Amino acid sequence: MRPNSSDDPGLRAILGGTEIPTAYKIGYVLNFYREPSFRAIEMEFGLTRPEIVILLALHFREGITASEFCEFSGHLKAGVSRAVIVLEKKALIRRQTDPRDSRRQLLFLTEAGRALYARYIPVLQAREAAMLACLSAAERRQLDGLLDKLAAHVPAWAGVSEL
Amino acid sequence: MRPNSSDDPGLRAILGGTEIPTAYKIGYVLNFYREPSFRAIEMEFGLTRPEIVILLALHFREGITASEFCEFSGHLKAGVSRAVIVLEKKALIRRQTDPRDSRRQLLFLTEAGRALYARYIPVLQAREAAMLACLSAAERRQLDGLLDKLAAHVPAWAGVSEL
DNA sequence: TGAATTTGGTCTCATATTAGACTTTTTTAT
DNA sequence: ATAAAAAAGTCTAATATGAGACCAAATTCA
Repeated sequence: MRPNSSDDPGLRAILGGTEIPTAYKIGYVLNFYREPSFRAIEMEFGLTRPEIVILLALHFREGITASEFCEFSGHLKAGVSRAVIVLEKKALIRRQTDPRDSRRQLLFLTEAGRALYARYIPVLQAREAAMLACLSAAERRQLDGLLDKLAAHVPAWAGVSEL
Repeated sequence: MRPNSSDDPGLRAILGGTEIPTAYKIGYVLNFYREPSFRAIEMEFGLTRPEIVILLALHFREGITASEFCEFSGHLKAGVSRAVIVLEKKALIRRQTDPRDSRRQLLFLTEAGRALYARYIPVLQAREAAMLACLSAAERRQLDGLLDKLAAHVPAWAGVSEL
């Protein structure tokens, strides 16, 4: 039988017998991954959380608009708007009004933005590696497969307001 | 071959080719689980995020202190202190100075606290079920097993400041 | 002992985040 | 065409949060 949270007393003290075991555990692990890394980046580079995430997103999807970013990231548009204004002031991104719809502003990284990203991404990578170090290669593949499935399914329930 | 995020163009647009794929996906899924639920609970019950989480933790581990909660939850002590004060004012928890160390305050749910918890936990449960609906029973067991392993391993890296 | 350090918890001030109102542009319906 | 509705983004005022100073109780160790 595979050990799980109900076997190990130390772990049980942390994870306990919540009524949302999976969500709780995901939250627990992610918190310890994300909070310290983000705090360090905030401090060292003077960025806010949405700023960090926007740079991250632009790195693989340049030319998106603020509201597209809101949609797939779940961030609130006020926060994103502020972050975008600040990022432009800092010359880390460039805004270009969409010629086909002048309400929309397409967002692009500048060279400085790309350079800043390159300075903080290694921290996040190292911490991800540390988080996953306890899993074998096969287990990581398994985990990634499950996460892909969960991620693909998000649109089916994320917006359902009764939940 | 199992489909994954690099195959589906729609998903790729969301998850992209980040350099922290696992962490990014966990964050993506968890965001959509947690943010809307917590926002709803905040609004409906007039609780703040740390207040919600403290009630959740006390439900399976009564008698812990604020700093123990900080340790295993990763929350900051200032926020927890504030939340504890407010929760006591609202008569949702009770504080009892530890007779063996009068700096420490043991925290307990009151009946009202238990009742409030009982009103909001179903929302979180329903949303967790929706999130996991795309996985088979076997896959959920797999996921929980991997999460238990990750959670058990957290103490090994969470505090390492070089990361 | 008793001085120095550590620990649990609170407080303060500066900053970040929220909900929701508002402006402008585009789309839809008539 | 034109009025109504929707959408993108910004702004504002209230609230929440974060880093770190602070106090009091407990522990260490000379």
